[in-house]
Amino acid sequence: MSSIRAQQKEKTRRLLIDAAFAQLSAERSFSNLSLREVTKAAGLSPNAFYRHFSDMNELGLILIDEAGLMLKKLRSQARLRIKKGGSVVKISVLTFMEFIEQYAHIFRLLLQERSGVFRAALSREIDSFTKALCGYLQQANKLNAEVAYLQANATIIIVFSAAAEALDVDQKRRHDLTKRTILQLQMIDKGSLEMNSSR
Amino acid sequence: MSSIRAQQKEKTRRLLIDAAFAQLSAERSFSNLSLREVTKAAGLSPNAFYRHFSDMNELGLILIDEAGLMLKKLRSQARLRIKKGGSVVKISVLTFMEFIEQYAHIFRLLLQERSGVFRAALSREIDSFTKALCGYLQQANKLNAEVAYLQANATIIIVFSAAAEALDVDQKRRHDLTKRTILQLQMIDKGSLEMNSSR
DNA sequence: AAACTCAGAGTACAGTTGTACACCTTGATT
DNA sequence: AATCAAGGTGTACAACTGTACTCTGAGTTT
Repeated sequence: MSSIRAQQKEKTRRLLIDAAFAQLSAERSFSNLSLREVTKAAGLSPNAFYRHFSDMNELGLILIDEAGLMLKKLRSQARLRIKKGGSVVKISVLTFMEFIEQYAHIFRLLLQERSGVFRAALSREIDSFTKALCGYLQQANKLNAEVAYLQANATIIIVFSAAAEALDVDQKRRHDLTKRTILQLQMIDKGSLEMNSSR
Repeated sequence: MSSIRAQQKEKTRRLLIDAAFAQLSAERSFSNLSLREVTKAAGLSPNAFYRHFSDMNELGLILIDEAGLMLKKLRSQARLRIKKGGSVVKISVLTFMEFIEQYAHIFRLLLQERSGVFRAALSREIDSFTKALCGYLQQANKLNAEVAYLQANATIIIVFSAAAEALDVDQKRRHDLTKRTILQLQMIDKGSLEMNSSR
């Protein structure tokens, strides 16, 4: 059962979370947001904040969770598209770039503030993406574990780096960036195959 | 001529710059430093700050300049070592890693705070490194311009990414990271050669 | 219907911030 | 030797911060 009260509470909780995300921009990362600004943007009194989070740190952790969830969705969506056939690299990069446009605030959170918990969170996400890709590469390309890991990690780093660059850039530039990234991943793929066969 | 006054002024100016750098840590990036904290760390009164910089923004720009200068030194030192022979990739990565240990604060400034001017500064540095490497690759490996650019850019991104990761990590982990990075660059190099020959 | 719970607002306060002003001290200039 | 210039300090203040306290209105439980 979900009482009217619980619904209301969830609603203003979302208001706060969304307000926090919305405040992120090219110039503004999470750590220079104040509790008061967030509540103001959400149209609430500063004290209302405490009914939902104990402090900004806790809100930060929740935003990180939310970001993690979205990235999971991103991955499953890419997997789905790949199953329908086509270049794995192209599909992955395109899916990633679409997500960046759609959920810019999530990437801002993870890519713009690289200290404390946010840095750790990004590191975890990169690890997670790396492991998934690593497994795939071992299976699909018959790579040995070490080479697969090297390729997977380099690939993910290039992609996240492109993501950071794509955040505040016009469409043309973003398109070029996408093309470049695809070529770079293909380059790494070639190198990986060769390195694998010479072992 | 350098009067006693000018010397003194330069001395406390350095005091402020060094204090600012010193405050940077894994948890603390430039944008959450306050003017008062910096002057306090330098052992000065808050107002003394204004005799040297108009505000924290200006100090930030000066730190960025300083960082740029150090990276120039890093590059020329790498070039010097490379002339003495040996694997270009290994020498470059090792030189980079040594610099990170020695001038951690510079990398913190550029790699930890990725919004506003700092983001732009990092982007400039990556561009600059990319161009230099790109030129070298065209000449040394007879690559065509586009392939050289792709390789150079991917290489620099991997290296800077490793730098960010190396910042707060124990020696063993850093050693592993160095090894991994070298292998990844070699992988990219193989891929680049192949991509180049198939055009 | 009465009693209770609790999300939110209003007021209040102490700590920190950037910065303006008046001052002092000391090196530089005349 | 007298005057000036300028780097540094102390005081002061308004703006903003997080957060404690009290109160209220409306949903919930009895």
